[in-house]
This record gives sequence, C-alpha cells and structure tokens, in this order.
Amino acid sequence: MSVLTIKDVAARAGVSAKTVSRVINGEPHVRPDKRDRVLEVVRELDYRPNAFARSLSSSRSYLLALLIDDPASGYAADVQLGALMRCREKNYHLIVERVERTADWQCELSSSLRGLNLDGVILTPPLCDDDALTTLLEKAAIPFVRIAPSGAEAVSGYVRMDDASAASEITRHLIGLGHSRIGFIKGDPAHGATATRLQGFASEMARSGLTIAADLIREGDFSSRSGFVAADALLSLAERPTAIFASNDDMALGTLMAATRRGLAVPHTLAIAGFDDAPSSRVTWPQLTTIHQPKAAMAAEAVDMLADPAYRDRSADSSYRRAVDYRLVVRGSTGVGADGAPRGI
Amino acid sequence: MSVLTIKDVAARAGVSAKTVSRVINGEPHVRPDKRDRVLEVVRELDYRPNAFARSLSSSRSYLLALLIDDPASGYAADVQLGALMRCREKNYHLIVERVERTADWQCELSSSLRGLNLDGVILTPPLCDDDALTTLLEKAAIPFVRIAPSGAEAVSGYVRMDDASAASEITRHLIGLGHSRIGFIKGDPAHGATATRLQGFASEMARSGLTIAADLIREGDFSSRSGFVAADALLSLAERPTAIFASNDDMALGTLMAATRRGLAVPHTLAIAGFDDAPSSRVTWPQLTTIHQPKAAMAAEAVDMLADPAYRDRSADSSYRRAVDYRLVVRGSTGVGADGAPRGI
DNA sequence: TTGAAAGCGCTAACAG
DNA sequence: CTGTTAGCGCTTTCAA
Repeated sequence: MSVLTIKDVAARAGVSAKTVSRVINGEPHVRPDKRDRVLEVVRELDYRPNAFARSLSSSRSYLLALLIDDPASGYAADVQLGALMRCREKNYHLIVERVERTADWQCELSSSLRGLNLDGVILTPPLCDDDALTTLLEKAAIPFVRIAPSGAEAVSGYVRMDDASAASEITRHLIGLGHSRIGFIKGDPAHGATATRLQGFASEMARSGLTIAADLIREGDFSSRSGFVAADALLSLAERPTAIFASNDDMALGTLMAATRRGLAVPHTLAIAGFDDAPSSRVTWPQLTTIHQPKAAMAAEAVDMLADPAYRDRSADSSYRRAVDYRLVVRGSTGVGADGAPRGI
Repeated sequence: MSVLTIKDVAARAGVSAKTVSRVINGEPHVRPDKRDRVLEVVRELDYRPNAFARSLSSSRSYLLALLIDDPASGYAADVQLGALMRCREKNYHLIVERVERTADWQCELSSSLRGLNLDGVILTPPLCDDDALTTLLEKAAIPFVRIAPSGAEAVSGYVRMDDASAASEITRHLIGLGHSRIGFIKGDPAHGATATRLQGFASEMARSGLTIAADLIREGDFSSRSGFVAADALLSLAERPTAIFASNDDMALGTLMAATRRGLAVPHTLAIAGFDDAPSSRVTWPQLTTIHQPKAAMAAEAVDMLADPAYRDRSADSSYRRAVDYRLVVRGSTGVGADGAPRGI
C-alpha cells in the first residue's frame, strides 16, 4: 500500500519533483501553466505531502507544542482552543503535553520534545515563569512564547494582560457599589498573577482611601475547594465582609458555595467577584461578575509569533511582546436589576 | 548546529549505527556488553533519536491524534488528560485536533491528518458515531478507536460504558428517595448517549410501575443553557416534578440555576441528578449527584489499543471492545444528611 | 550476532 | 525558470 509521493505527482504532471515541491510550498519561479498543471494533478490524485519527510529535509516541522500544568482547568481549555484554531488555519499541528512536577520532569520533557524538531513551544501559567523550563528550552534552541508571564521581559516573546489594572477595575466596581469591607482570596503562589492581582486590589483600595483589615486577605490556590475554605473563614468573621473578590473564577465559585450553604443571599448580603471569565462562571445562579480575559486570542497570537520565521532570531524584539485588553463583565453576583433580582440570563 | 545523530553514538561506542538502532528499539540479538556500552554512550551524550527520521523509515510514527468536537467541554478535558498521561508513559505524542462541522470538514481533516502517518486516532462523542468520519479513516487506512460509541459494534475497537444501566441506577436512586414525578432532560440528538440514557430512565420508571407524563420529558443539547431553559419550563408546570434527572452535568447545573432563581430549595423541594461527574459538578452548593464515568481511564485504554501493533490488523477483535464500570455518586443535590442539610463538603 | 548498503519522501544547493 | 544531485537520520534488507 505504498502511498502517493511527490514523484507520482511529478510524473503525472510531466515535471520534476522539485517543481512540484516549489508549487506545493508556494515558492516563486514557476511558470503559471506548469503551476496550474501541478495543482490540477495534486487535486486529481488527492496528494498530501508527507509531513515527516518534509521536516526531515527542511528545518521546519509545522509542529508546535502546548505545555500545560493543569489540563483539566478551564483556563487551559480556552487557551488550547485558541491555539488549535489558529494552528488549523496555518496548517500547523499542535502537540499537547502536560508538564508534571515529578522528580525528573526536566529530563522527561526534554526527551519528549527534543526528538521532535518542534517549530516552537507555548508556555502557559505557571510554567511560563519557571526558570528551569525556560533555560531548558533555550539550551535546546527551541523557540518559545509565554502566555501571561509575570516577569522576565527579555526572555522571549509573550502575550499578556494587565492583571493589576483589571483587578483594580473590578475592585473599583465593588467600591462603586458601596462596599468597603471587601474580602480578597489569593491564588496559588506559584502563579505570577497571584501577586499582581492582589496588588491591583490593594492599590485600588488605597486609592479610594479604604484600609484593608489583615484578616480579610486569605490564602487560596486557585481551586474552588480552596475558595470555599477561605470564604467560609471570611464569612464566619464577627464582622464579615459585604463583598469578596476571589482572584479567579473557580475560587469565586467556592465562595458562592460557602455563601449558599450559609443561606446568604448573593448579591444582596454578599457580593462576589471572580477573575478569568471561565466557562463555569456562567453555570451558577447568580452568574459571576468577572474579568474577561481573551485567552483564546492570546493563544492565537502566540501561534502567530512562533509561525513567523523571523521569530527564531528575534524572539526578544519588542514587536513580539503584546498586551491584550481585558473587559469587566458585570453579572448577577454583584449586580442587581431594576426588579431587585440578580442580573442575568 | 547540527544535532547529535545515531552515527555519533555509533562512532563513540565503537559499533555500527544499526547496532545502536537495535539497542534503542529493544531488539534482540545484541551482545550484552555492546548493549551496555551503547546505553552508556546514549546517556553520556544525552542522545534522542529524531522522531521524524524514525517514522520516515519505519512504519510507526508514535503519534496519535485525539479528535474532539467541543474542546471546551469538561468531558473533552478529562478524556484528553487520560490520553495524555498514557501517551507520556508509552512515549507517544498526542496531537489534538478539533473537528468543526464546516462545509468541507472532511477535506480539511483529511489533509490535516493524512500527511502525518498517524499510528492511530481516538474519536470522542459525538464524532465516534459519525459514519462519514469513520469511513474516511478507513479509506485512509488509519487505525482508530472510539470512545463511548453508541452503535456500529464491528467498525473498530472501542471503550464504552453502559449508559442505559447507569441511567437506570440513578433513576432507581431517585425513586428510592420517594420521587415519582421525575422530569427528564434529553441531550444533543447527535450524541448516541442521548437515546441510551433516556432509555435507561424510561425502563427503570416502567420497572417501578411509574408512568411518565409526556410533558416531563424535555429537549436539551447538553449545554447548561439548554438545561436552564428546559428546567425552567418543567418548574413552571402546574404540577411540577419533585425531581429532575438531567442527562448530563452541564444541564443539571442549568437546572440548579433555574431552581435557585425561583427560590426552590435543593434537594428538599427539588432533587437534581446529573450524569458524567464533570469537574463542574462539584463547584455548586449543593454539589450534584451524578454518574461517575471513568473518562480518563477510557482514554488510556484507547491509547493502549492503538499502541498495540496487533490492533492494526485485528481492530474488530472482541478483545478490543471494552466496557468500563460506572459508579453512582450521591451528593447534596439529592441527598440530605442527618441534620437535614444537603450532604457535602 | 553484526554491519554495509539502500532507501523512506522530501527539500537544499547547485547547475543549467 | 527548471532539473539534477545529494543528503536529512533512521530503519530495513540482506549478506557476512
């Protein structure tokens, strides 16, 4: 069952294999009539070039890898979707790998990726802030782009959002609603966004002349479970907050659970705000007020960078550092309609 | 910066390239001392065989593709995770592709996959029941395994669960709780599971001598939004159900939203059951009673099948048809603890 | 048990 | 503008 090769096409079209190659790759210097003839045969025979042969002889593999810490998170799903669609458009393929923090993850990952001749790697949080990982990729000379990194400007291209401003904006929204005792639930310390979001919250509180009681800031790890625990502690305070800003949606859902279990009306007795606009932010009643982060668009930009041949040499160029816009999404967990019922649906 | 090749290793170890190849691939007929020496050099040089060269000359690519209809769903995420981990174990790579129902998806998909020399493809619902797709793969001679297909036994290997029995079991649970007016929300008609789950529900109702009023069965499409709409209609019935069985968790969440919005106490006034044990089934209060489906394990089995060289020729063997066990998970949306509060956390 | 030779299907480099 | 010649790095044959 030998497969159709470039030679078959060449023979049929009455040209050399190289000419077929030129046509397929859109190279110039082919006479229009020959080009047309080749394309015709390609269609006729339904020929597809073998990706392996192609990348063995050229330097490009048309293969990107998406490295993910927690593939089950809604965040990862959105990023993946964005990358997937852009890869499809550009005729790239996407290999997804989970990076587990086992004893020798570096070795495993390295052996996994190095044989692959990848055109590039996309790093999602918190991997984008892992020095060991970025060093590894640099050593292996594999181009990479970071999504939502928190520091290390010059390391590589990246796509990020201004988390601090976004956190400030959602805080301002809560303050504008009349809240002054606002609880805050922090995320996983391994994520750069954890510090940035807290900072955005704190600076906005300060700007509004509000002080933050120390016991209103709680630890979390971005899981809904941790949000539940933190919120439960906040809600059992003698003087409990009238609003809680959980620094991602999963923890905001945990907060909503804790409130519902105690029979507190949301948003009337307790307002809740999240961050990320995860799919799950829309599956509760009330729905969550949150910050929309264009995760899919960010991933698509990352693909664009890696697909750009110039990126390989100029990955630290400022043109490969992009900031995308966020958007405050006000829903029922903080908002009330004219009828006094939570906004939504 | 030419990369390390098998020749470098051969030279260093004082053997031929072929011997190195034998060692790497675990072939027999190599003297132990030579084998050890080669392995030593491999470690020393940190050599990784080039995956492209390997698959160009052999028939295997160590590449599997996971085809997904809706990558944003919790279902897809779980399946992907399971496949990912098993691939890692077996030194396979996983390419994820979204299959969009555009005009010429077949052509796109075909060109996307055919050049890749895939060792196999994993089909998730509802793609596993798409005849056009399975035919396409058969024609291209690409082995595939279906996850949770609803029919076509002989088409390929598969891993499935007994959805009908599971639906019966959860229905029995509701009946055992004293419910007799039970609403049912159907899923997307394109999914085979939609019919099977309804059938399991209906047969258990019949077995218990209960009749199902026609207006208690509602259409949905597996989205939480559709669950909300269907549940809202059920709850506005003059004689509303005391329990609702939504045939997946997303729709059960929509049901919970509708109930909460109306101020109905769950599970006291309305019991809710879902199906799938999606991550989101645990982020509400109360948490959802559901059927646990071992999605990750199913995906892992699929990988095992495709990695088995014998599968290529005997994909229809009965040994490649597996059924996995489900498990009823009772949580707060139907269960009440000793204190009268919903079970959970 | 080992190695030499001959490709896998494609593209880079060079001629024409 | 077009074709020829060499490989890319590995595995397959087959002979030793």
